[in-house]
Amino acid sequence: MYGVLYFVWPCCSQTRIRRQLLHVLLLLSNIGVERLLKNFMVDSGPRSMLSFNDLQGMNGSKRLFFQPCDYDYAEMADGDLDEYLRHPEKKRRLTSDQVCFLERSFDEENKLEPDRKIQLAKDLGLSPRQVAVWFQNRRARWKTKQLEKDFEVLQSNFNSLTAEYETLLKEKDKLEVEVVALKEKLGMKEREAESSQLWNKLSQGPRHNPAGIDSASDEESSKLPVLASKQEHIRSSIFEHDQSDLSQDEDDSLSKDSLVAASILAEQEYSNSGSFEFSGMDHAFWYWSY
DNA sequence: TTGTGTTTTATTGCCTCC
DNA sequence: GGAGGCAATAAAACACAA
Repeated sequence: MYGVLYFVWPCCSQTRIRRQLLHVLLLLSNIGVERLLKNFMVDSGPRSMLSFNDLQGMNGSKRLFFQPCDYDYAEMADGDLDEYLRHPEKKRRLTSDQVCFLERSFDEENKLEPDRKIQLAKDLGLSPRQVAVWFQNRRARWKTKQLEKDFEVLQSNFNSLTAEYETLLKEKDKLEVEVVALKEKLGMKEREAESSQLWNKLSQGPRHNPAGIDSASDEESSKLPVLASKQEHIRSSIFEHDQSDLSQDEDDSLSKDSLVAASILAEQEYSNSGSFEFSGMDHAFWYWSY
């Protein structure tokens, strides 16, 4: 019979099935629980063939479940097994006192040395196996809690970094807009400075005499023929306009308008050619006085 | 009372260390 | 190879809403 147990027992993963198997074997072998237990060492750890709780469950009494495990298997009797089968073992929770005691012990040291395990088991009226299991599960719970805490810390760091990043991004956009505006402003000032510088040079000569422009630099002078040609074109336009049938008032008005328009056109075209800019009024004055 | 989700106790299999 | 730890899991006990 023992040979059968040795081979079959490891195949039965559930305690209940094991007990039923045990019961069947007991009936078949016609021996008592006491003898069976004496022949089969028990509670030798997680890999034992029969755990201490199997025995206590077989006893079926609540009192024994929380009693110190004195390994007095002689208490077991055939009647106990029948009693168990009528009222199957129920998993019982530790009392609050036991849990408090274990918690305090766990706070001191979360690992369990063999001596301490035995002592705790004696103090609490539990089996060493139960104490070991409790510590094992308690360590697992502690680890889970620790992971949750770590996760919260990481999440909080992540959130603050994200907020900081978004703030910096907004600030960067704002600064970029500012840079563009300042660049534009700078470009306008440079153009204005160039323009006024050139105009000052030009205004040094006689205003009605384009030959005065000759005093400008060579680079500027090289652009003057283009300007002169524009002026000639405008002058001929005005001359043609004078010979039209329009009245004198209309004529004057149109001539002035044409002059202004023409000067603006000339300015635009000339500045497109890469040179200085004149204001429309300056041109008008220049041409008018001419 | 019952269904359902959570917690606790216990088991199993694998791994590491001595 | 045995002891013990750990992760995964089972299952009983418990809590709680409907």
